[in-house]
Amino acid sequence: MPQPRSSRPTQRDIAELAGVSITTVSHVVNGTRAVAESTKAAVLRAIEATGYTGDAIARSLVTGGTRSIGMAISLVANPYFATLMQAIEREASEHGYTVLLADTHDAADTERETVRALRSRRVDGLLITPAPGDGPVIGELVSLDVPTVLIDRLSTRTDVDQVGSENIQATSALTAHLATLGHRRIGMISGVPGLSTSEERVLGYRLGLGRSGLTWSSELVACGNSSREGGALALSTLLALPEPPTALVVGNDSMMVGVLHEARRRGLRIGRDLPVVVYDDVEWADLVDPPLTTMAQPIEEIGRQAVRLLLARINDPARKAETVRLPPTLRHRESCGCPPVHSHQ
Amino acid sequence: MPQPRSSRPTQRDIAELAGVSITTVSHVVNGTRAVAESTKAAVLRAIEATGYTGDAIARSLVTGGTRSIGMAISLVANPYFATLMQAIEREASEHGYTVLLADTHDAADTERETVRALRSRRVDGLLITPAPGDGPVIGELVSLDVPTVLIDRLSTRTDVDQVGSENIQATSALTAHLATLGHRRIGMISGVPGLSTSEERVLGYRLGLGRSGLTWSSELVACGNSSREGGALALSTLLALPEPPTALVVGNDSMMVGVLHEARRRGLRIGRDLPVVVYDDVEWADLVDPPLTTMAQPIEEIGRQAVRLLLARINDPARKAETVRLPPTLRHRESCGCPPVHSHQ
DNA sequence: TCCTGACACGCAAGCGTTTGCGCAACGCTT
DNA sequence: AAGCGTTGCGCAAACGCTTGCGTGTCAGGA
Repeated sequence: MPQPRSSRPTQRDIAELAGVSITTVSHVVNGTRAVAESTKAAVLRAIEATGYTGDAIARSLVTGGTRSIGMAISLVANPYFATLMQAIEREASEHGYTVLLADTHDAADTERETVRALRSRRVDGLLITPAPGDGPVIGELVSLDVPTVLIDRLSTRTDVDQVGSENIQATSALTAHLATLGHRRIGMISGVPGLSTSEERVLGYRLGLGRSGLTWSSELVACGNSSREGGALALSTLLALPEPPTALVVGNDSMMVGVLHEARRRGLRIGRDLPVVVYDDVEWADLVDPPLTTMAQPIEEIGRQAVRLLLARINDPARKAETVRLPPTLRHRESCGCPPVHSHQ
Repeated sequence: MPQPRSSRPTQRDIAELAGVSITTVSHVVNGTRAVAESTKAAVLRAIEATGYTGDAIARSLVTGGTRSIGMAISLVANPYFATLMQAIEREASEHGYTVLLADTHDAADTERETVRALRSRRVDGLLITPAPGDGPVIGELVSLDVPTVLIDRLSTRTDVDQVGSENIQATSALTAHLATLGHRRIGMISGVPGLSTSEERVLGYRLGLGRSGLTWSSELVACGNSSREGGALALSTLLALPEPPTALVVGNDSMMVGVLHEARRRGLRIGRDLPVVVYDDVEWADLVDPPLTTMAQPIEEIGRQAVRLLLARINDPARKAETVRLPPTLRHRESCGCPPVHSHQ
């Protein structure tokens, strides 16, 4: 007689079937105490027969933990999001954790809600890319002792774990590269204001200028708002200058797409007419003409480290906060104006 | 005196603070029955004061539902994954659902585990991109009455909800387009065998050939395994033919990347020397030279529909299964060998 | 004055687990 | 024959919530 399969088997069902108490069932499932071989076998048989899976919800209620982590991330804003996510999921699941996904839309109030929702689901910890001007939310998380790690957009506080890539030195290197090529007027297209990444990259740009003996001029940095459209607009702005830049540092890949479009529309040849380097590598960087010189973030590593940090904190809440800065790597191709290098494929 | 904030406030805390029973707290939180204005106000004040969020876990235990759906998806295999995911998350959260993410790695046994894990977390429903040769898993889900919708890779069964894009007619159109350009030997690079999408696209290719009065020849389709490397290899295979194809249909975007690389390596000019069309559009399709003629899947719409179907089934398990096929749209650019069209930007 | 309905609320029984105690049975040692 | 450490297991109390019943109060109709 087929069970009224409408509802899943519970420990009690297994217990009855195996002729033991639910206590015993629990213990064989979790291996929490010695159980006679014969009994264990009977229980396992019953489990097999019914397809019993256990109930994570009920277990969580009593243990307190959920073995799940929440990802409050800005899906829109993160171009390399898929890769990041994949790395995070992999690392988490390898440690037996499930990932709850929620989009912050990069807005402070959605972020609030999102975090609330995740917390009410009792996630053991939170991974989050702080929205611009978020401040209070992460402050609250910290003071509530919610295990949290910030990704990508790092904050200046030192009481929270965070991992992101190094922006200043990297952008400086990008800028300096253009300078060594002889450029004196190097422009920059910067990202959404208020984001630490945007600001650090501008800082890096200025640093690179300084190191190359060039002076900074505010008119040479145009904000592209981290978007395609913004990038295109910013390029126009820069080009409209009485004395336009002769080379460009672009703050992220989305803006680069805009730059590429706008350049084509104007018949401007990247690399020849206008050397460009960009922070962020993309899959197609070497497929366009000319191939793009980029700064590639170690995305996978960022994801992995974020999860590691989070799990470490979950297991030891007293642990002191850590900030991890991973260095991106320069992918030297041709959009900077350098001649083709030999591809090592 | 600060609470021992170690553990979150519960309904009981609120009840005490507001001087009511937990029953009342529950009812004001859920709006499940009339509560005097003054009482309600007191409760709300207490909630505000403590930062009470409710406990989804405990609630789930009693209600049975979790207001969450599981996404068992192949992160690696889905190139447009980020977009899909975003659409799904948005639609789900708009309906008050949270998304649990799990990677199937596109392997049948990981898929099994993944689904088990998700189910033990009591997700209300499952979104899944079936791994090649999965069969049994979705069979089990169906017979267990677990609300499920298949995405992208559709099965032939009619007792399960599914949504994906139309492959046959679309690929046929792509192929026919090359034929109208005068090509008689049109090759195809196909995806991982055993995937419905791969097979349908090959079918569409043959259909397009037939409709154009061309006959099919097995040597003209090379399997590129849906990967970059595979695509490059497949191109080599095809080119090594005694009588190589004069134009190419590529089965997905990853393989196209491989094709582009391999073509460049050989100094082959896509479009001029070898016209190519590809199923799947990519962000950079119009940034390469020549811009790619592609078939763009309505990814957002797929995600939305998938969630809608799933929620519909959750709310009415007796509902009869539905299969949704969304038509992709041709993005006619230049890699097919056609002259530049005027961009409408 | 008594009855009735509407309104406001509380009691307590679960939901499916985990886990601290406790008890029985068994073999050994003295 | 009594005492004792082991081994193997069950009882029952949580965990934080929802919800079917009840109970008490108060206003209005008879």
